[in-house]
Amino acid sequence: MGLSTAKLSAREARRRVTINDVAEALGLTKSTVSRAMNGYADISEATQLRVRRMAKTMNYLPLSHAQAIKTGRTRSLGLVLQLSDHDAQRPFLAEFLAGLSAGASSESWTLTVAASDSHDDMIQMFQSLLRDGKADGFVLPRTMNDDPRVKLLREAHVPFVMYGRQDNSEGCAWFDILGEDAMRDAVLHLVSLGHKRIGFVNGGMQYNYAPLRYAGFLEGMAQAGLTVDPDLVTEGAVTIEDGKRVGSLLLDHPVPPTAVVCAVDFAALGIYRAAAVRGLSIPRDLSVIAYDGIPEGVHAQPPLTTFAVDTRDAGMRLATLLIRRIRGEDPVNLRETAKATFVDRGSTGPATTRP
Amino acid sequence: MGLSTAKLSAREARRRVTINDVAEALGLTKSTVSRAMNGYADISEATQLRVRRMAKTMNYLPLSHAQAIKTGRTRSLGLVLQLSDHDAQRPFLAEFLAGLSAGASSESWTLTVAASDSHDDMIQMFQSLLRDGKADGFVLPRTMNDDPRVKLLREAHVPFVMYGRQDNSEGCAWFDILGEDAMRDAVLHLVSLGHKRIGFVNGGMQYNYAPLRYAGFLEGMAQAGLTVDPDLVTEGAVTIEDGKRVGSLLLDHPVPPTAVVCAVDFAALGIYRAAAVRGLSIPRDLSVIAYDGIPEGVHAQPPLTTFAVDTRDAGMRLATLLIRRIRGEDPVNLRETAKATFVDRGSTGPATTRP
DNA sequence: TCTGTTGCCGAAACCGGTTTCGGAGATCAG
DNA sequence: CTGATCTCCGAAACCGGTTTCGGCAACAGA
Repeated sequence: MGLSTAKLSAREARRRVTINDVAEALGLTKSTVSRAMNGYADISEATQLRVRRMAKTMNYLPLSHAQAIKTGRTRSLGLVLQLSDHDAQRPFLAEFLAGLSAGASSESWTLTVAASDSHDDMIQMFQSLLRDGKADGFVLPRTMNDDPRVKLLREAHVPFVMYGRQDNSEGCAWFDILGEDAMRDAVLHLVSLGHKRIGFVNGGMQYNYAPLRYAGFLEGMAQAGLTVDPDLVTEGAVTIEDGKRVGSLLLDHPVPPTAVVCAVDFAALGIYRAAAVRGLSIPRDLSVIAYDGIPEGVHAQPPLTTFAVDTRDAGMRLATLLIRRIRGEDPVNLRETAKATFVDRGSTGPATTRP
Repeated sequence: MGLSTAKLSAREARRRVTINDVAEALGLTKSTVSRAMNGYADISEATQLRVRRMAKTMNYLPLSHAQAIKTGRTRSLGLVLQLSDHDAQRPFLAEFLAGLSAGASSESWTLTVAASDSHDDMIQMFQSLLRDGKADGFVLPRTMNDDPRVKLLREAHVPFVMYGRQDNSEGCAWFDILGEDAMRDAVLHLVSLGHKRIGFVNGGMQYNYAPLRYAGFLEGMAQAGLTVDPDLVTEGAVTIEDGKRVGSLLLDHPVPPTAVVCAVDFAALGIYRAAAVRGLSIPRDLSVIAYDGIPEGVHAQPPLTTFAVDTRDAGMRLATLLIRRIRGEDPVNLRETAKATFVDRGSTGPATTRP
């Protein structure tokens, strides 16, 4: 008996502290402790403080899945990756996850990740995560116009936050980088170097960012008093191959551009190849400026001048916004933006005319 | 009252089906249903079948966090990323997550991801995930000799599975790629092209894979009857910069190698640079063969010959192994390996002697 | 002093499962 | 036919929280 008691107390010792332990230590009931922890108005300020302090000293943290059984929420953020999506997000994935994780864990939340390789699969993932209560809301990376995820979550009244913006903003919280400002500044930077004939290589028009970046390009051209040659505006380039293809089109134009603005770094690296094939040297014969800040840009020859995005910060802020959204805040108040950082690495130079 | 009833039934309709619903539909108690679902021996075969069929037709799935309150397990796998780790894993992160997610969801499990940027932070992450019951076990990518994660989880008796192998295998389940076979085959491939003077560029020796790959290199050399020149064996190269540095050492050797085997693709890309600086053409003046199968290898000039790892499959198998481990299987039976796939892209060629 | 609020907390039900315990009925040996 | 054993299931406690409801005490107003 002495043995079994010892064994029991040993187990007791390693047992995690529950709400009952806190209640007992304070001489209160667990219902009072619960309401105090959750800030109910019918618990006096003094008691709330006492409870919170005791909880802290006893190192008590309510078990999320024990709360979930009643509240339905497990303090976890959901992220569904889409593998069919182009590679552009992959270099940032680790940073993005780090940001999300940091933002979540700073509030004692966690991150549930799933991956899907088809559209139907994605819908399934959202639904099963919701069904099992594995996610209280979702982060939607790289949103699109008429995004099916937005449609789904809206109709199901599930909280979400977009990495992107759109006009149809009902119920939408978001964080986004002002890509339009970056594109405008890119143009102005080139103009300051004397360029007048500037091409634009956009990404996939189905994404929310593409029209915005195009608008920014147009704004820059307008501010500089330059006319936009439709021949020099292309779209749908998100990979190196894409970039090489559209780069060829631009460079083979009868009157080729002296500079190119790319909405996506990978496309710019494709432009590099198209230029190399034609014996054009960057930045001597062609200036290239892009957007994203992928690590490969550092290693390119010449290193790519670009507008870098702080993906980790984006993740952190998205996590914070989503938590607030889940807690019931109005999405209208949950919309933030930030600017990309200009990183001048040397792929732009003074305008010259080709022989 | 009619209204409230209607409202109620509307809510009832959208309410998720619980164990009570199943019990009621069968005229059993929920305890019987629970034990039937969990395969208890004191429930007759006939009843077990009846219950399982009814559960399936009613689309009933027990709420993981409701079970967790009693069992302590939430059917979720944990993954703690280490950002301080070198970049080599990043190109594969999406694939890896996809595999883990696929393996987990095929058994109705989920994946909880956290990120840490320091060692202490990592320990914290493990402990808070465990404390909150957000993970029943962990996948440990890129394990090291005397890995602090292994030590921690072993002592805490928490299930884990390693992506890697080690001698001190007590309590260790793992999946790993036979990097030693790849390195051996790499040597033999070069030998078949006439190479005799072959260098080796290893990764960080703190990782479990490094000694193994070195052993494979030695085995290949031995099989070919070649002697290993210690001058041509280097280590600690996991990035492009590392590769360039050690590549310089090798290529500046009085009697430089005609071929180099790299344990890591990134290092090989660094070798490319060191060779380019010296005006050496690959594969004419130098053959390079590596390991990993990173996407950048495809785009390199020339495309990199390598042993590609199916990272997605690795993730899937690790998830499956971990689930079995958590369910109580003996880790000794949970050790699998697979082979890397030789991808001949053209960075190796016949041996020539430099002028 | 009596009544009506108000502030504050305890008691108990509840959430959706799991697990222990005990007992009814069938089977079997004597 | 009786008693013991075995099968199989129901009843109820339990897990760690949340939430509803009611009541006691203090306080206000008269």
